[in-house]
Amino acid sequence: MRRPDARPLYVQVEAILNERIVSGDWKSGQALPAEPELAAELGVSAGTLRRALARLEQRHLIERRQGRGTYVTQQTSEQALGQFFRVRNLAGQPVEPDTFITGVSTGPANEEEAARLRLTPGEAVHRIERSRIFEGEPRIAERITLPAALFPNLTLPLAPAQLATEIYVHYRNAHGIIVVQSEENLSATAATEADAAVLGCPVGTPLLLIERVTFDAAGRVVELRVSRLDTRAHRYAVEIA
Amino acid sequence: MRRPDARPLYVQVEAILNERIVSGDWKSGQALPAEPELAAELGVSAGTLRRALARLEQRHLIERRQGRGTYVTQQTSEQALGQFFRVRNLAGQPVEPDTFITGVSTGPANEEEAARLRLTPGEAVHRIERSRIFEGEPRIAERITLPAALFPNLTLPLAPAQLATEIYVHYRNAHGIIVVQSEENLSATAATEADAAVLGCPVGTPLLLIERVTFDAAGRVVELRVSRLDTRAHRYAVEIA
DNA sequence: CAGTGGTCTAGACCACTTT
DNA sequence: AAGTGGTCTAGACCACTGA
Repeated sequence: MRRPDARPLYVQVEAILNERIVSGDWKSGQALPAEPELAAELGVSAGTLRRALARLEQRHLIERRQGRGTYVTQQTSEQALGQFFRVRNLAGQPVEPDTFITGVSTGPANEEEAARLRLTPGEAVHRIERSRIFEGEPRIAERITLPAALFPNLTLPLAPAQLATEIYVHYRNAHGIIVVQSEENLSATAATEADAAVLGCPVGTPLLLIERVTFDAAGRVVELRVSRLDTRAHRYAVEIA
Repeated sequence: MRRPDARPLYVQVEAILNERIVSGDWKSGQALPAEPELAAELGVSAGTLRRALARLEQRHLIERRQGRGTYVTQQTSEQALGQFFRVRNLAGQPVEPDTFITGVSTGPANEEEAARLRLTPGEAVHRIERSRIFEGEPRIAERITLPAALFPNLTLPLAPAQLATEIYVHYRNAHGIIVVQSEENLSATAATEADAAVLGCPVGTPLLLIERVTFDAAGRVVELRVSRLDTRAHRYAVEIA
């Protein structure tokens, strides 16, 4: 098994299991076969299988519990919130956002969008405009850009209610896209008139500008998100380990 | 060995090796004993030792190279730069900062500093004011606050030249403090007159405000750093995995 | 070539969960 | 009690480095 593929066996096994999850072979929340069974099926030792499973767990694709079993991670609101939503109030506590869709449209990608999403310019994208409310006050104005090819049935149903909660949960449930990683560029900017109208702040208020590109378990670029966060009463938390 | 300490053996071994590095038993850049020798000395199997070493490597406390050996990580400028310095230019490339010390003082910690550094209010701290220059332009104004108890010989030599480069390298070389983790709160703020003077920007320019608390390998709070980044030509990069 | 870390295996035993 | 994942061991073999 090792000759044609130079990668270590445990990496190959990880890739096989990753593929089974991504392809929907094993569904969200479903239990994987027990370790001895899986190891036998794949023709590797228990140790090698466990090493592959440990890597999948580190990427949050599976969850393992002693005595219970191994399960494909359910992309619940809480899980996505804890992993990707980093806004805290001034006491350092996570906040629970309410979300309102302010606009949805479809059109050709501009240069910036095409570059970030790795599309050819002009390819179709969906755009979602949202505002997010913390503790009664609108604090985030953002635009989400999605490759239309990955979200074929997004425009027609057009269900703002579904998009209002954590959108990564919707991606997973409705489109089978499992979000695992993001890259962000942060900067500061002054609120435009449009920002001021949405956020209820004076024009020129300093805002935290978050430009996020998100990847799924198959390595595809899934989303470009540009958020403007009013930091008068909130902070953006980052850990470096 | 397992009874009195409920943690797994490999965690206990990790703690022992961590302690040897922190205490200066093994110095920066020095090679650890070979695996079979270390395993025998500690009375554990090779597999358990390797698991502990893998965790130390993940925390960047050691570096392992096949055929060469295992070495205590040298906190070089490049290493600290890659791990903790996240400023990029608009092309996404890391920049190399020049640094100028604009002030050093010692005094009692105020409430904010004491809370962040886990000191009792009034305990002595050192304060360093710096500006950092990218591509000829001053882009960061920052104040660093250090517990004086951890940096006893900082004030008397007062060597701006040493503090001008990556300061984490200096911490390690001069004070034996190995930096491994940071927590940050990000927000946006308007440049004050003082900021404008240092950064050469108009008063009111939106700045990225970074409040960072840093921990060392022994789990101590080592530094509070408040940075103001002019993001007109630079970005702050964050990865979520 | 000797010495190092990296991979892979087989098996014993432990700890937890559920029935 | 049965079934699951978690720990620990011993040993064979591979891959890389430097003298």
